[in-house]
Amino acid sequence: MRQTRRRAVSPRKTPVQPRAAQTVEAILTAATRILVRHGVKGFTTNTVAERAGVSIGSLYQYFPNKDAILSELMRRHLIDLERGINQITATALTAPLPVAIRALIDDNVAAHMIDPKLHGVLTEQVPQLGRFRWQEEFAARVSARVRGFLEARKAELAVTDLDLATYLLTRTVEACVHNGATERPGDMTSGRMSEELTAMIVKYLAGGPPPALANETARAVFSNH
Amino acid sequence: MRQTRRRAVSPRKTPVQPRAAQTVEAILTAATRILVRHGVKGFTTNTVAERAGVSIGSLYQYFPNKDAILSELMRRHLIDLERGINQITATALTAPLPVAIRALIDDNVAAHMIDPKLHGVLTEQVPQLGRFRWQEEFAARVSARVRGFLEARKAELAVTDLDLATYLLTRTVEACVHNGATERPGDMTSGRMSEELTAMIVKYLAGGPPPALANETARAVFSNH
Amino acid sequence: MRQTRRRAVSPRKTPVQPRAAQTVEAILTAATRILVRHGVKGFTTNTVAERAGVSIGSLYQYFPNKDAILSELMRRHLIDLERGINQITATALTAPLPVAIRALIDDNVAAHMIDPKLHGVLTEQVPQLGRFRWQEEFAARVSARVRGFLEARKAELAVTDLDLATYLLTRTVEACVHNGATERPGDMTSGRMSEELTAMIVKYLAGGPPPALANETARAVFSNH
Amino acid sequence: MRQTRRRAVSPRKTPVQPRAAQTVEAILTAATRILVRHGVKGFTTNTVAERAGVSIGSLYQYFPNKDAILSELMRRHLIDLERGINQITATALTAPLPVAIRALIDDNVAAHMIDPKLHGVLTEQVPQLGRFRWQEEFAARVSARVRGFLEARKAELAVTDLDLATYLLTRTVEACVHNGATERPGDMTSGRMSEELTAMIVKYLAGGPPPALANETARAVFSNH
DNA sequence: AATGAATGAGTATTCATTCAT
DNA sequence: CATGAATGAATACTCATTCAT
Repeated sequence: MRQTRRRAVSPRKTPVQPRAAQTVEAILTAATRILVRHGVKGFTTNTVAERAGVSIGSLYQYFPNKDAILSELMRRHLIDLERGINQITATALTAPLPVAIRALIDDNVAAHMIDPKLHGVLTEQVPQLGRFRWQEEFAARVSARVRGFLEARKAELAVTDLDLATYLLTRTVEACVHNGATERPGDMTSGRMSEELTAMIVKYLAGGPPPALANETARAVFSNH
Repeated sequence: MRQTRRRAVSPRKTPVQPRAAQTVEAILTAATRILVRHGVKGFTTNTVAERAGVSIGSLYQYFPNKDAILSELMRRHLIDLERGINQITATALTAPLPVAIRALIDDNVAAHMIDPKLHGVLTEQVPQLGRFRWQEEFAARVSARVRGFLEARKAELAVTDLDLATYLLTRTVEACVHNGATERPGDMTSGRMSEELTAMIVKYLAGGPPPALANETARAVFSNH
Repeated sequence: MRQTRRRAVSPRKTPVQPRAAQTVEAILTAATRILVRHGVKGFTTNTVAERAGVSIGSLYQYFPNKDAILSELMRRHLIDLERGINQITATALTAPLPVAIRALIDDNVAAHMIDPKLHGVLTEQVPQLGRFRWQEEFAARVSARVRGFLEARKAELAVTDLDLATYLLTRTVEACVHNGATERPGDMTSGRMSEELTAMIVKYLAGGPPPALANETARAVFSNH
Repeated sequence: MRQTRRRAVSPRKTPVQPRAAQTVEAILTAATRILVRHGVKGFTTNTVAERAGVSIGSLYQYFPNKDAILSELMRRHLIDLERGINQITATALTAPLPVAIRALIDDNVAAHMIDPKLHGVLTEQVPQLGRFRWQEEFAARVSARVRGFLEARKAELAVTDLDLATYLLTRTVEACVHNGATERPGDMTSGRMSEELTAMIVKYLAGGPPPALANETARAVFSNH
């Protein structure tokens, strides 16, 4: 069967021998290269095995199926991302808000500039629908971290709904930085992107009351839907 | 000829008889349903034809290949999106900034709530198959529209780099609204999402100077990379 | 990738295990049988695989596409043909001209009588699918061989234009023998075909001056076009 | 069914009205163009109909199936060829042998130079296996004609087996002229091909006794098979 | 453990032919 | 008679996965 309804995505066997670890590494390296160069379309188990210099049989010794390779790649990628966030939210508890936010964004920018292509493929092409639990768990943990940070600085903030603020903050930074990596590389490397994003976030979180806005008015003026 | 030259995505033949138009519509409807229910992975020409109650031959009479169906779906979807934006940026020239921004966001929210799943599949899964020119052109036109709007209101704005502001604005709104449609449906329907997003954007655009922030300090405090 | 670049016809993978070699042989044998019995029209990859008792996947493991099977069949066939010609043109350098020519023709006759149907299908039906380089190279090498032979015996020949003579010789023998295999099997096996063809060729090459012929007269007498 | 076991190849209906005749002509013209430009592979009923500016339904009104179009094309082509041969064999009864032979060959050359591509496609690609009866009948009639001519001139000939001589003559001329049309166009237009072919044929038919040749010797000297 | 040969359901696409309008 | 929409069997080829060696 080409498609199995339920499939394991965790590595089939944890390599204990060094040779086995090398094989796994070779497979993941090959997988990354293929993903970056040819996208998910060129990502086939046979191709990965061949490029890894490993037989297809060996590949299946360590990965129960194709998705497991992607899952592992994603897992490692997210770990890298998370490390920075954890470190910063811990350290930033005492830093001035703008500094803390800027640090968070800079970290995200830095992470995206390491291998923008891999990140792009992984987030745009891989999660076809069968999202891996790594992603959801990662998102949940990051949200919790950021929310915790905001909570700790609650006194300084103008926003009231911390949940929603966390959501806006994480989504906004991720979207702008992620897309900016390929669409505005200049602003990314120059720091302009970070600067502007920081400004927006900080104003939102700590700025004074928003200019009065007539919600009802808006609905009345425009009647598109 | 077995092999192929350039891949056309424009419809192969324009239906003249009403029966033919029905067939095309049936195909697109079936395509939408399958896309929404099973994602791109379940989207096969044979399945689409079957669900449309049409022979596979008929499908290929109107669409030169599989991608052409996706392309047409995308085209129609983007046309819907763009209509709202154009209308609002035209009308909003005289409205107070918060009202205008809120209208823009509300329109986006409304568009995303029509068929969030279709929108999701179309933007997340389809692009990997090779972006269609519709998308790029659409993005360019939307950016131009929004930028034009900002320019017209320049006097009221605190931001200086209109290009970057446009980028942040469009990306932020799209990301939050798009993801929010499935991740925070409550805040989407209640208007909280619009309200909060509007606050963030308006503060960013029109708010006072950002709280002083020591870029250099940030780099010194955190040393993740 | 769905689309294609250059169509390879060389075997995709060289079998190393004996089992694999058997598979390749089985495929080629089945291909030959189908070609002989049903012509190119009945020659489909699935049919070949089935008759070979091999899965369609295995077929594609060793042949990148359908044409590659035909190409390999052709290659082997031409190798057989060429072997005889090379041997004879080498040996025949000292034999009397009629003997040498007769040998060349007899060899061709023998080659065509092995599997006349396969030869027929291969030369009549296969080329239309796009000639393989084997064929052109083969024809060029054979021409060179024959021309070299004629050159070596130039003193005995009455013809002056060796190029044209080579052309007439090879085409004539090939045409008569090839068609004769199916249209005049009696004359082929009895040796009458060889005898007569030899007579014609030898008279042409070594015979005295051609009976005077009035080219202009011919044109004047007949006015068909 | 794509392939019908038994199929009629004669036109379904003889057009009596001028409009119908125009349609048939348009179809055949389009068929010829497509055949010449794209070979049998590009020759599809839909394409022919489209290029003929006729609906596919109309095409099937006059031709019961695809092969019927090819058959009709072939029939017309052979009629052209035969006309020349008949005329010459009739006139040539009294002309000197070399002149008669030369006329025959020149006629063949002329016929091949009219539309070498069409002739090539028709004879190489079309008769895939399902040969049309036109061809066999044509070949039989031409053979009879040529044989009759030889018989009438029997007194002048050195050959005894007129059947075999006819066979060699027709096959040789056809092969050399047909292939020469594309492979040696220079010799074809200059008349060199005709001249040389005539020399070969005339020597064969009317030349003195062939140089003694030891059939047995040849077999002894070369032992390829 | 490792290898790589074998598998076969699945997928996109073509094209001769029919038939309702 | 003409049209062209509809049909669907057929076909080349892919790729995740298994399993004998």
